[in-house]
Amino acid sequence: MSECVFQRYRHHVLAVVRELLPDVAEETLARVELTPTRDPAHGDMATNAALLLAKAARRKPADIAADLVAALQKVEGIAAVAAAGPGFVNITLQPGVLRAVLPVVLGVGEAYGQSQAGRGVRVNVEYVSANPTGPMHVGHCRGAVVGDALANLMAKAGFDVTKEFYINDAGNQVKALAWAAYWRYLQVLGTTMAQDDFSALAPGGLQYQGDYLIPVGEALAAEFGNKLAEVGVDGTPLPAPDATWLQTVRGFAVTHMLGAIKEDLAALGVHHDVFSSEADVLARGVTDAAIDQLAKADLLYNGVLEPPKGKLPDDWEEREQLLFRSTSFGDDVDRPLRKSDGTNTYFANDIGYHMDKVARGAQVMIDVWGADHGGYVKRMKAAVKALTGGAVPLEVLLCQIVHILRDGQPVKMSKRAGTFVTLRDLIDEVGRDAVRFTMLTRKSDAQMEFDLDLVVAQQRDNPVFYVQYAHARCRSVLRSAAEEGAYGAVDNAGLASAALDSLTSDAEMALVRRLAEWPRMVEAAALAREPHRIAFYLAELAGDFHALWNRGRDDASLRFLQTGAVEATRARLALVAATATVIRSGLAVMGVDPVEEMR
RNA sequence: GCGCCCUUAGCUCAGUUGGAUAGAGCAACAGCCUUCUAAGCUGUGGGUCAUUGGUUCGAAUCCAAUAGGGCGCGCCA
Repeated sequence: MSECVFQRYRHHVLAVVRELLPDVAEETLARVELTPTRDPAHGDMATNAALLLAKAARRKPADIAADLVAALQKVEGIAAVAAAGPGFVNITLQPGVLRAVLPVVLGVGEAYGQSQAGRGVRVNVEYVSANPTGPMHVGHCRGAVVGDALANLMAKAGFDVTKEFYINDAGNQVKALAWAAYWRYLQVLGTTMAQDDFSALAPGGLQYQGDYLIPVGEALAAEFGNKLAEVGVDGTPLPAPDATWLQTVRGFAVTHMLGAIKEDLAALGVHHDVFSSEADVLARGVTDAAIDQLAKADLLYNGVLEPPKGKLPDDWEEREQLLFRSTSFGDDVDRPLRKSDGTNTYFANDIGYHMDKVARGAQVMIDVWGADHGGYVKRMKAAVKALTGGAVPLEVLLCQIVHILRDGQPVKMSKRAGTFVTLRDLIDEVGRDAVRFTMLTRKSDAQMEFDLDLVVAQQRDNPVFYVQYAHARCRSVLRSAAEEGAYGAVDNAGLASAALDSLTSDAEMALVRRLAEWPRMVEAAALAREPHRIAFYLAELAGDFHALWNRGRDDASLRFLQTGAVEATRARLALVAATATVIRSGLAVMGVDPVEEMR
């Protein structure tokens, strides 16, 4: 039996419908919903069945609704049924059915809401995938949080989730990183060479001039001494031919940068299961195999592309190149797979990488990207569709830009001005939990304003605080009850057996209803790939709890702890403990730690 | 020029995949609170869901066009 009351009663509704209308197609039945009502006056739940079936049955919705009402009245646990509006059927449950959610929550704990809806389908969620050329900056933050929460959410909804990070360690960027690290190495060795002279040697000039590469230069010197350099006539270290050091330094620098990124991710509470290397995928021949497969399917050709409209690149020249027919799969133009120097484009390697994910067993791939990669979505989906025939869908979640505000004014990201640019700075300023929660308070395809003052404010309108405060209040009540020692066992196991008949007020039942919605919320959010819904659910749950708490302000008899009334108090404590449990369950999906008390 | 995303109350945003009278917080207004549970509480007002057309029993939600904002547009990743 499902722990989700909506799912249970949906089955009741379907059983009644099948009896009433035996000929209705299964796919029509699949669209029958049983949803919480928005207005409590409409009962606890409502179904659209009559509206949905009217056409198939060639009857008026109101007639079907009337039949449903008559049949549903006999179902166990239903206190009242009524047809309403254009053909809805509203159901009011016996209070005991709703209250029964409390022992369920207390019994399974934070696992409450765990669903089998995903049926163990293997989902690969790839997120962050920052270039290993430096520490993470705030631009990476939203994707990291959204991807991590989405992966947690889908795991809770019953998918078999792999969290993956793609390391772009095969392109020109990491070559430039190697040159920059090599320059720091030469400096550590005491070179007298001028930076401009070195910059002239490096392809594309000297990039990545931040201080963060100094430790890498020092580590290179500690490990290799002066073996990677040449010694000039005056004994000063000079650059050696890059063939003698580039590969070594590149691997060394990438390892260091990846270590820094992993530290940043750990500070954010993000942990990936798999780190995949672009260079490794390439070396194993996966990319070549994918390109071969495209060639055999006659999806590659040599051709010349039109120049892009709008701004023309300065160095534009017509050139024939190897193109993939992505237009056959919904893209706007065909896309190149080879650069002029004969090496693969990033796109070509990314095709290989996605095929590697498929080879490792992914049945659904979800990539979390920044908005600046929006123009890349169609071609990647086209390639995956061409190679898997649609058997393994690729979904892309784009995270729009985050604007950081202080005092309502945009914060300019500038190293020179001393305003922060790194993810670590952001975490240090407002804290990991505030960063994670706040990043989930908007749907990811909308731009977001991140107000540094608001996210740490202890006010009603800060959902981070509001939710944490609700949990702290729950814990505070339970601590007080334990200290008084007059209410028996007040842990979850002890409270699971509490008699609950005394929970009857609107505020109490509203909270019970909200707790009953949690499993449904998990499934809906996971199927929609919308982890932000969890944040909003928790804010509403916290609101219900605070409302209940506030009743006790004016009327002492409505407080949770009632000296002398052990039975009634235990019922209320069960409600409080269940609320705390669901808040923890939700925060766990978001990767936020619950607090025991506010300070 | 083309593609993708966004536009909901004065402000910041939700809206359970097409359902009933479109919601929450802030701000505004009215009242309460000298802390046994006020890092506040109760209530009120506030809307052409950017605009126009379409799809149907029903549209903020789906489709098309228009306006405004954002992101992007061979050989970067």
